[in-house]
Formats: sequence, structure tokens, C-alpha cells
Amino acid sequence: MQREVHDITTIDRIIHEPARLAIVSVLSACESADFNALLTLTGLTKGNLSVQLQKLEEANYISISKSFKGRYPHTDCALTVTGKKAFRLYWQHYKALAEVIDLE
Amino acid sequence: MQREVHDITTIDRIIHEPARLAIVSVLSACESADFNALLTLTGLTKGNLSVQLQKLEEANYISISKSFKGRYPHTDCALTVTGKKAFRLYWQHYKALAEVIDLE
DNA sequence: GTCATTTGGTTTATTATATAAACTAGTCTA
DNA sequence: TAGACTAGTTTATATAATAAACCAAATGAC
Repeated sequence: MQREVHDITTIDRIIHEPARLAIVSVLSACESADFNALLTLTGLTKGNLSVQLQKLEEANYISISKSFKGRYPHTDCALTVTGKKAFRLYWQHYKALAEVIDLE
Repeated sequence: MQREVHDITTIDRIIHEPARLAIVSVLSACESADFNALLTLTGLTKGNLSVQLQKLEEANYISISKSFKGRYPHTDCALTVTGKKAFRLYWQHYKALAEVIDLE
């Protein structure tokens, strides 16, 4: 138990934050999603979504591609390889923990 | 998927924060632990542990009882019924999520 | 045409948070 | 009685999350 509990504090906080976990979860399920899809699927506000996407991009967990769809700007997001790896690792980490704790 | 992903953002943040998750995990396993035990088991700094314990107490998730052991002050912590309930709920929430995401 | 509204966002300001480092108060040791 | 140790708390700083305000362009109603 010792080791595992101690490890909780080393969890990937970029992903752990609920807003970002929601975003990354969606992206892991659909390979690519635009701003509006993420907005409705995650239930975040626009401002928060915008900030969190930037943070995920900074961490190189997602790529953001901006273009125009008709005359409107259009933002598309997808997990990068790094992001997919990090997400997989995060869940491994968390599931391992869940098992340990369930034993008690 | 929609509903579940949206739900991520409603997770219990008192428990979700890694430092506190570590504390609560330890307490769920041993019914009661003192400051030093928590210190080594969680790997937190004293300051951080102190603050997080106060926060958990404010939330009524743990009870803190202060006494003297010999001449030294001694702080003992234990989950309250509310805390146990919250912790159980937290994991239910998280496991449900894990299942949904694993399907993708 | 022009005024209000909507789209698709970003920026800013406020509040909360986590954390280390410094501090308190007292005890033990030599 | 000086120094080191115990058992914490408080404070200061840096990072965060969030809502609300803002912006530019497009569309719709009249």
C-alpha cells in the first residue's frame, strides 16, 4: 500500500484536472472534435474550454488546427501521440490505485 | 458517453485533489492514523499535510483529535461516516467513468 | 441598408489552490 | 544552557480554474 498511496501525488495533473480529463476523454473516443462538439460534450463554458485547450496544446497532448468552414472560423482538436500515451498511462496509474484501495 | 463525460466535471474535488486522495486512501485502510504516519505514507510535506487535513476536517470528511502522547502533542485523524460515504461515491463515480472510456 | 443577434471563439479579472519555507512552541540531550 | 529534535501551524508565493466581458465577423429581421 505504502508505495501506491505515495504515488497518487505524482499523478499527471494536466490530465487529472476534471475539465481536461473530460476533454481528453472525448478526444480519446473520437480522434478529432471541434470546439462546439467539445463544448456540448464536456459541458464546459467557452472561456474555460478555450483555456484548457491551450493548456493541453502547450503540454503537447493535443494539436489544434484552425481553419475556416465556410466563412466561420473553425477549431479542430485531436490527441497527439504524446497525449494518447499520457492518457493511457494516467488510467493505468489510476486503475492500479483503485485495486489497491479496494482491497482494504 | 455524453452524459458520463459531462459528469467528470462534477466529481468531488475535495477528494479528487491528489494530496487529499492520498490521505483519504490511507485513512480508509486503517481507520485512524496520526500526523507522522500520514506524513510518511503520503509523502507530503508537513505544511501541505497540515493544510489538507484542515480542509478535510472543514468538509467534515475526517475528524481530528488532538491530545498529548507523553509530553508531545499528538494529532490523530480518522474518516467520518460522511467521509467514508464520499470516498465510496468518488470511486464509484470514477470506476463508472473508466468503464465508459475503456470501451472506446 | 442598418440594427440586433448569433457564431466562434479569446482575454481579463477574480477567486481558489497547492506548496515550500519560515515560524512557533515545547522537549530532549549532553 | 546551547543545540538539535518533535510536532506541528502560518505565511507567502506561484499556479489554477472559472465566469464574465469582450471581439470580429456573419447572419437575420425589418
